[in-house]
Amino acid sequence: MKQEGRAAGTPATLWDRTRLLASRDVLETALRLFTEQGYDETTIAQIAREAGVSQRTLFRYFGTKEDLLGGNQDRFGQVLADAISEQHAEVGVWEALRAGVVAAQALHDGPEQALKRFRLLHDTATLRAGWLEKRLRFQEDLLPLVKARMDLAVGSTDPAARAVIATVFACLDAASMTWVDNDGKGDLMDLYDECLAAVRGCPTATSQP
Amino acid sequence: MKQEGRAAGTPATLWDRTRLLASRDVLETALRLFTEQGYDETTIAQIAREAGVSQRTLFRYFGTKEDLLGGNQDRFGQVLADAISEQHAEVGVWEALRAGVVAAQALHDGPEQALKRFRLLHDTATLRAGWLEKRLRFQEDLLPLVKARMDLAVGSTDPAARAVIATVFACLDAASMTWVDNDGKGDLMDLYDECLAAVRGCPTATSQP
DNA sequence: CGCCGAACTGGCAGTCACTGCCAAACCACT
DNA sequence: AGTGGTTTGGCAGTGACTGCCAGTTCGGCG
Repeated sequence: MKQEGRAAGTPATLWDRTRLLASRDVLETALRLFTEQGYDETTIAQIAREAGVSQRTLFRYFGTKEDLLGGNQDRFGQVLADAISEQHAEVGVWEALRAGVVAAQALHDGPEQALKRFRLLHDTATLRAGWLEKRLRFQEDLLPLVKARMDLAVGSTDPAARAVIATVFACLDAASMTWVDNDGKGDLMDLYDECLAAVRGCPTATSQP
Repeated sequence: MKQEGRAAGTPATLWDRTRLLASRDVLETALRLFTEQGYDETTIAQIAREAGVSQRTLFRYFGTKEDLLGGNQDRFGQVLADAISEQHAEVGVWEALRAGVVAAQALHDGPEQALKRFRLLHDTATLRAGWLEKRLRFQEDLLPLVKARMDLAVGSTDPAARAVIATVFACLDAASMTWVDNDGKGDLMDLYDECLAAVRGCPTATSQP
């Protein structure tokens, strides 16, 4: 009796449904404990206990303690890449990348959760490291896309494409740091634009001899 | 821990001399094993055994497995900051930062060792993460220095300073990646200049033949 | 020269994230 | 029910890292 007729998005079997439910529970418990007592001070054993699963199962759901933070971190890279490749060919690199950033930013449930997660990310050394590492992989994935848009051969050794991508992430970094420092005041993309202007734009604010 | 001021430069007590000798041994053994069999495949126990010290002592010398890679990684940040603050006030931010990068680059024993270390760094996920994390701390340390040079209040929430610093590191990153991909061919600073030019468009006085 | 206090070293046990293995529980389909 | 494939939980083990407690070594002092 597989009642498959329902909406395409719903999970197929009951098994997967419980699975999803349990994983959501774990995720919520983890985020709660992390914010309550800090990331490093929270052990896997505690999360497993409070979420009602065994440690072993928890590790089967999420391979890593870091993965307990944001389940959609991997989607970040995917959305980014998709949004960029959807841009028309005439659109410049910087604009295309900006569009990608906007799209990826829309993944957050809301500014509340985003700020909470950002703060955790910025305050915990190990989390920061993990995030940066993941980001580096996204950058590598973006490389062919950007190269194509810059009229560079894919096998080219030109560092320009890498530089552009890295700079975009750098500005996003600077923007989000400032955003967190300001307790989430203002729009993140405005800060991003400001950062990019400071780096490439007309030397108004930056004293350039 | 207590640095006696005896003869400036010469090793103070015999104790510290043996200490230095031993730590150099450990460092060499570690780098050798890392390059021979990979970072993750090398255990602390093995390094300690082959270097002739106990694990406990090894951890007292270097607090972390990562610290066994480049003993002078911490000096990187120091040298960078020093070189920047030594620049004349009229020197622009970008130039000052470039000078810092040049100074920091001189820390490497030679292009051979540098390439070896870079390759290890780029190929090992955990090392990459750690390095990025450390770099982020350097960036934070540089913030007041750069803000001052950009005529920004130290307490200002302007993201421009952060953006500039992050971009410099991003370009250094892109340059070193390309450098490694090219097996160390060419000059790293040339690549850096190329990266910065690609990002900022206007080639300022940074190109120095 | 011998001794004492201070710093260093080594070993042991323990914590924590994470993995492999195996038996028990589970759900789906017949 | 029964069977087969999947999932789960517990257990032991690995590897980085820390605290603790002796044992050793160095430096200076009488």
